[in-house]
Amino acid sequence: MQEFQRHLITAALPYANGPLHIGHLTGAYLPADVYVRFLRMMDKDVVFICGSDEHGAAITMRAMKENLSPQEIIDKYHTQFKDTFSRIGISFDHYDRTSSKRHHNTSQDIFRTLYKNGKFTEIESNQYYDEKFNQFLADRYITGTCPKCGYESAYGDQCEKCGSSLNPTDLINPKSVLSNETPILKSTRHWYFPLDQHASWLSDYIVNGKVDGVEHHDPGLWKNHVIGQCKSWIDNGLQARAMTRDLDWGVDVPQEIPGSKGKKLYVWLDAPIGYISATQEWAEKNDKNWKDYWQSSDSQLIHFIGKDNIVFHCVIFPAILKAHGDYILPHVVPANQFMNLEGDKISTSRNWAVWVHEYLDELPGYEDALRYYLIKNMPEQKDSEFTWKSFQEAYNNELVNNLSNFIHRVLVLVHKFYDGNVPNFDPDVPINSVEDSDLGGFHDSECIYLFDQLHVMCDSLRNFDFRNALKIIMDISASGNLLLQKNEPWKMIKEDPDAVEVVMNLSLHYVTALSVAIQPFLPFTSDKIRKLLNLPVLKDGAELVRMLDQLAEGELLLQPGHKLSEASYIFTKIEDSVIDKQIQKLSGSKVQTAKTSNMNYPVPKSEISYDEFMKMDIRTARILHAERVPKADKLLKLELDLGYETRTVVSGIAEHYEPEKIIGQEVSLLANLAPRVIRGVESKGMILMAEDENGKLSFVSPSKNWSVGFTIK
RNA sequence: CGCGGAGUGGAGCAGUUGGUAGCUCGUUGGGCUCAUAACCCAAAGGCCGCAGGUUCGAGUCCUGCCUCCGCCA
Repeated sequence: MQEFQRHLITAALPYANGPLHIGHLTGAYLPADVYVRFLRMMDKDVVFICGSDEHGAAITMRAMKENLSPQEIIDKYHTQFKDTFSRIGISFDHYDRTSSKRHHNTSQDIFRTLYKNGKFTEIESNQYYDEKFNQFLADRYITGTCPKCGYESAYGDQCEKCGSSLNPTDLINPKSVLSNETPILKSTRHWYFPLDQHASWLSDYIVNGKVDGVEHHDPGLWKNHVIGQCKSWIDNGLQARAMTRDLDWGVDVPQEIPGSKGKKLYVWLDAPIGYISATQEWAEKNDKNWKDYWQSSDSQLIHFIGKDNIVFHCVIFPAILKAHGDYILPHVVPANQFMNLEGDKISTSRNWAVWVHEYLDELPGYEDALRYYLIKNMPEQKDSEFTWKSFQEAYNNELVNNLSNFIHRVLVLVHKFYDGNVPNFDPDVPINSVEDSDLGGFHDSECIYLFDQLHVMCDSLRNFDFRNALKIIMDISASGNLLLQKNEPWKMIKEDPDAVEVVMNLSLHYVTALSVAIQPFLPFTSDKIRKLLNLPVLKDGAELVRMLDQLAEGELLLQPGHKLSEASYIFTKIEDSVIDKQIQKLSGSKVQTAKTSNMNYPVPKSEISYDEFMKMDIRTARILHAERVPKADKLLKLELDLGYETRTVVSGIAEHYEPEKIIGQEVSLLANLAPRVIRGVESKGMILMAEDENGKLSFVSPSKNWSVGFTIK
């Protein structure tokens, strides 16, 4: 197999219509991050790319639901994603977004090239159109009765009751989600990518790992379920797929192409191109050439994704890249399966998830605990399960009792025996080996054992077997405990101090090796151990490969006489109360979801911190003057008395209150909301209103004659 | 309906080309005391989804069925 000069690693672009949950992390971002950190520590040239996927019908739908603009939605989630990823230690070299100018240009360029080279076919077809909203309807925007099972709320693409896949035209009595009217069929032209013409080489690519008869990658490295799914797709006959849509939120089809007006690129086309545009952005900022990574045959391309994305990354996107002609193809797509939560599948809409940003807020300092559990339980070959109880057990037993405790006892003993200095030792003095072999039992042979373990870990990582690689780490820690147990330095210090020196020096080598080897998995922990050892923290350089060389050469990792820091714990246990609270929170969300489905309550918003709440400056105020805003049915322009100032606020309450009847009304005002010009009037703040299920509004105010300008909290 | 993946001791999982079922956690008994009741040793516990078949021999291959997950946005 060829040795690659560069590695381009991507993680699935998260879709900007909801927060990140543990399933996202364990499915794509953690494996990618571990792999990338590993490559960096093996001194490889690697770039780790990701970004927010910000186009498509689901975003506009979400925007409507939340009464925001699509831009506001994507800004909100893009910011949140970036922050969450950085807090949990996902080490992207560049995190971009598909709404960027560059991305629009790049995806248009690619579309243009494909178009010019005749890679598309133009096809006219009838699609449902909402006359009231003047737009074609995405499949998800159409509901109706399922022709197979009679379920009345089936979507245009699928019936969620019986699971059958549908075309929008299959639905009986179709309705537009937008207007609730019956849509009409209207003819529209789109550009299709004739996937069927690519079936033959795709099959060779997936099954044999060959492209144009030349070996491209080792199919043995691919997971069964990935190859299986692709194969079934190809074998069942590929269909031409529309690469454009009638939408108003997305990348425009290049306007010089006839008939492009109103057409957007299909999200699934523009999203993976996001990998390319993000790499370009990164390259420009870091003085690199992006083509080295995307268009050079000695570069390796790996996509980390969840199983829902397999076909797109392994079949459609490669076909598009190949049709374009300039790009390399993915060398491996280590897709993971799904993670369930407490027995049920994770669901954003049902709020059945552990949201990463909430976890970080509620369990600060436990970043690596989550990383550990999610890697340990990664759905590498089949679906896996997250339960809070087993999270607590795994963390307390394995990280606290085993790893943290091992490191602590080594440091305590070294402080006790040698005042915190790394002991020198006689290499010819034998000790009890951690292995059951007759060999070993000397310092250097024990280090070779360590080397062997790390070697297995590296092999596991290269095979995307992250669970096993992490287990090796824990095995090393357990061996460390065994080393102490078998040699009992606390006893032997009197009888055989020379042997104790060997044991303690060796134990410190275990700790040092762990500080390096654990870095890809638990970067925060690595830093902590390095500090305990009084060694510099790792910089994602070539530290692992250097250490392996040292061990192989029989060099010491720590110099005798080196002074260690004071012993302290790197982990503290998670108490039952913390876990119970999380479990309660989950069951609460289940109850709420059940209620909302019957009663039509607004969807519960995600939890916020006290600090976030305190950012809001809510004050009492009194309406001094009110008048209608011209040409606006809903708006009133209000003058408010805040005691220390008078300000103008525009409020959408004209359908509920007559202006002259609300003079003197006490209200609550969100006073530090960013000012906004509405119908030519600058509104500085927002009046708080209660709203019931029919959209009726009511003032929220303090008791009569309450003084104005004071805070509400 | 179709296709792909999965169904292994209480829980979570390994099981390469078919040859007496392994690991982690939990449970039980013992040891140790440097350490966050941590650490070490040992034991109990499985008709490997169900039913057939191929084979001297199948968790491992074939057929049928059942259940779970995903795909056709």
